[in-house]
Amino acid sequence: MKRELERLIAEALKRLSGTLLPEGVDPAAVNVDRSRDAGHGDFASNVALRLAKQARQSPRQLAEAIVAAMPASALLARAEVAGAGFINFYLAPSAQNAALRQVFEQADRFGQSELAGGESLIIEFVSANPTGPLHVGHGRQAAYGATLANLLSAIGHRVHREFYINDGGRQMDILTVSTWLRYLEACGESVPFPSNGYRGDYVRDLASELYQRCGRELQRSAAEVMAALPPDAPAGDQEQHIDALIARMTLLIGDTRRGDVYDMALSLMLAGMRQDLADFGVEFDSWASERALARNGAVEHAIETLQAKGALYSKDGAVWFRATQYGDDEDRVLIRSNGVKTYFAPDIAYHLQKCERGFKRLVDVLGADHHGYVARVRGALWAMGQDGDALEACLIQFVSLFRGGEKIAMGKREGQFVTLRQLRAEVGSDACRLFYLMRSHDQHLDFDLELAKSRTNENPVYYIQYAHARVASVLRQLAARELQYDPSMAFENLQRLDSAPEQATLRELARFPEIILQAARARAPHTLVHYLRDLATAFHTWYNAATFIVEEAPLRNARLALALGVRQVIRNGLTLLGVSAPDSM
RNA sequence: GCGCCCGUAGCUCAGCUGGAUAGAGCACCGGCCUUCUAAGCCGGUGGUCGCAGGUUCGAGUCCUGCCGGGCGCGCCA
Repeated sequence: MKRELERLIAEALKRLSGTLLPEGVDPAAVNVDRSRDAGHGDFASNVALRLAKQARQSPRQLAEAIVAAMPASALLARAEVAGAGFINFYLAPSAQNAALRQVFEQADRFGQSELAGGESLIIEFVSANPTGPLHVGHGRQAAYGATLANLLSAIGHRVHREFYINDGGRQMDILTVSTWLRYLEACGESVPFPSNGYRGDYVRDLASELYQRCGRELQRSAAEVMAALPPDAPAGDQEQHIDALIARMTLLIGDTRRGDVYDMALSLMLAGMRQDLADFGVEFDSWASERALARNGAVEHAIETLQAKGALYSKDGAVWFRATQYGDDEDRVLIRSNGVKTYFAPDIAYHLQKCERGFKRLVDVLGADHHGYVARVRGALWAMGQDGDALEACLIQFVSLFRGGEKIAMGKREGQFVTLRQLRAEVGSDACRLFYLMRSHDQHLDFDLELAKSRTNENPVYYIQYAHARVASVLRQLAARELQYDPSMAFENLQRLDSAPEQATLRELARFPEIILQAARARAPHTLVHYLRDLATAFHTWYNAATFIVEEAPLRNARLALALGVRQVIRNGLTLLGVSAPDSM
């Protein structure tokens, strides 16, 4: 529709070119948008305001000329000049109804398009360390990533969803030793727990699982474990202390057994996360392992590639990446002087692999605290001969939990955090997802548990679902009165939908495909939430103003068609958001 | 100190590539259930868009500088 109007204007400009207008005006000046309020028609263009200077005419004069030069169109009831020189377009009723016809033709696919042309895209999201359960912050990233993936797919990207498992680093060693120490406690040994260890209850669960599997086979005396260890904080260095504990664990039970504990802890943590995400309606196409990148040579391959391109150098015994030559602020260490690679190395390898796997666009959904990391990975991609601009980071701001106006404190190492599982258990998946997605991702999110839980009119979640349920209810009433919806009669009588609330509802329906496009391109799922609320408002207003099941069959069927269209679009929208669309509430 | 995000109604937030009188929800006040679900609808109160400059026909939106809040700046991950 928008394109058609733009075409009409472009045609008019071509006709005026050489007389009123200079030759070769910039086609980018042609711009049609939906009017913000109905008083300004359905669509509006500011083209005359933009070109007035070039044309040496007043905007209004130019607008009049453009309207006069525009070819006739069946879509258009009229076009008029208003305000400072806007051209307002009023659609013909048939064009207004076209969207409703489309809703039924395309049904579940209404709103989708092929505008991205099948461009392959990988979206990485959540990617939480498997050293603790998913918490409310991960929940936001999960909801955002899953919905963005749905939106990108809806505009025609080939989308691959991936979870990157940070299972290669030292933090997994700390989880392993934490598990073993809790296991020793369960065996009756009295060992002090390191200040740096993971203190959450889930570690005790891992330990008891370990006990189930191994009995006392891995038990060592507290004296053996603690003998001559460097002191823990506050007296000593907590890092040195825990490193020594990790080494001691390996010494006492052997590398193989330590690896078994590691594998058990990892697989249980992953299983828990997988379950949490599945329960939250979040699915991945694949799970990529950091550890595997080191084992299968991908990390070496990346480093060699950088080396071959001359992007590495040695300084102070460490190997550095010349990040400053590729847009970053500082050069970055890749291999420390002790020979251990930084976390940056596998990350580079991982992103290189994404490119080599053939993805044309790499979307990373990250916590806002990772913003500094984007420039260096992009720089590394450039350095390795890849398209660095293919990498795009969506930074998700933090979540603060409130309970009735009171902020809930969270600290991960201390084990005091609200998990995604707890949150879902308390407020339910639908409310969770909608609350997570209601706000722009670059806005801090205040998540009020009491509000999300409330089943009253204070809660925005049910507003949209209620519109859907109301349509279902109307259909039940229809059946109860032994009437049937007649689509062909409905479509012959769509012109009967002429009241203000009906026209408003039709306009909202027609916006849906544009909203999806906009939400996907701006990486802004919250746009869709706001749209659905607007659509629900239009519907509720209409519902209260009119009775659908009237005696007169043509009018009744026309109204039912519109109501069914609303139901379809709400369902499509909620599906993209991962929220259910109930038939009764 | 440097970088990223934010500052809009009492509260929580929208405002699409600058466009017409700045919007919504909640809260507050007043109406609407003998008729399809009142988890709803209608009306009202409420704003110098953090401050100061600049760009232009036009700035909440773009630029510069301040002020305030969050996050990040390691041979940690």
